[in-house]
Amino acid sequence: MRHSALLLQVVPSSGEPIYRQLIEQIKRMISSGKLKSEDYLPSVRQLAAELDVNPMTISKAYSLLEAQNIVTRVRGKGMKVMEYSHEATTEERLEQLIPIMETLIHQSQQLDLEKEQVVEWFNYQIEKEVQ
Amino acid sequence: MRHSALLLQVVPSSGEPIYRQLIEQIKRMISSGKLKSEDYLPSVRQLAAELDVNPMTISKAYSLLEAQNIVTRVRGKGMKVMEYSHEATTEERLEQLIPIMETLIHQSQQLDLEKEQVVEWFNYQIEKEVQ
DNA sequence: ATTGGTGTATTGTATATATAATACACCAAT
DNA sequence: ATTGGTGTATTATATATACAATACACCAAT
Repeated sequence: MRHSALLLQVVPSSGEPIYRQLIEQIKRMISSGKLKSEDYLPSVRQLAAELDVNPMTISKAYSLLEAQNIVTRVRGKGMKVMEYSHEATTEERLEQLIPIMETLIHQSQQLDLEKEQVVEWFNYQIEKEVQ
Repeated sequence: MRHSALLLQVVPSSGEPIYRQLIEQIKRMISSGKLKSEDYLPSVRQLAAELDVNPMTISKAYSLLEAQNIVTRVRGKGMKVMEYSHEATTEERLEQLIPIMETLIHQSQQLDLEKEQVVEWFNYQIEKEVQ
């Protein structure tokens, strides 16, 4: 076992296609350095087993990452994170959170919640779940 | 024009099916009281035009809301919010934000961001966008 | 009773997603 | 050279989603 996919998770019922969930998550882990240049992604079969997903669905995600020049296929070895794939700055990583934050804000408005309450609640949730 | 659908928006490219996006948003607006009992939803054709979506997609969302006893079909009038459909307490509405907050937290971990930074950034975003 | 507004049924088409079961080409390691 | 690991191609099936174009049943308002 070369790699644990701890941070990769998939919600099949979410509406968002599995292969797209995977692509986005892997991109995030690369821009943070959790997946470094020269690292290998988990193998297709291993990840398929861990996530209980069809191997071809994993392969599709990997192929699309390769098409975006984010990973390279190394015959006999697996998918390797590209050498020049850059870690993003803190600011760049924060900016990647903007879309989901906008969705969260929009939901809060529909629920007619005060922004102070929402921020406090989010602070509570993140304190509870992290560390 | 009976009703403006200002708070309803749809992202066709998001992967999440349009009819599901609508259902979730309408549920939120009901539990907050932004849509009250006896209110009518925007008409199928009007909302389809506003959101540039096929009318049958709107109708599908409405039918499923009816199947969940959240709205009733009033012949010749439209879809009416059920009488006993309850507004939720502040706490209940905050709890509805948990799933998206968990996704946000998960993304933050993949991006290897400090929770303090994320909370601060979220506070900035919500201050910027609300009011 | 007519008009114009509801939501809905129907039929057809196109596309995307996911799975299943095989089989293959390729290379590392031994 | 064999073994066992890569990713991938193929074919088939099932399901879900969205759109298009009509037509219909029903009711409010006049």
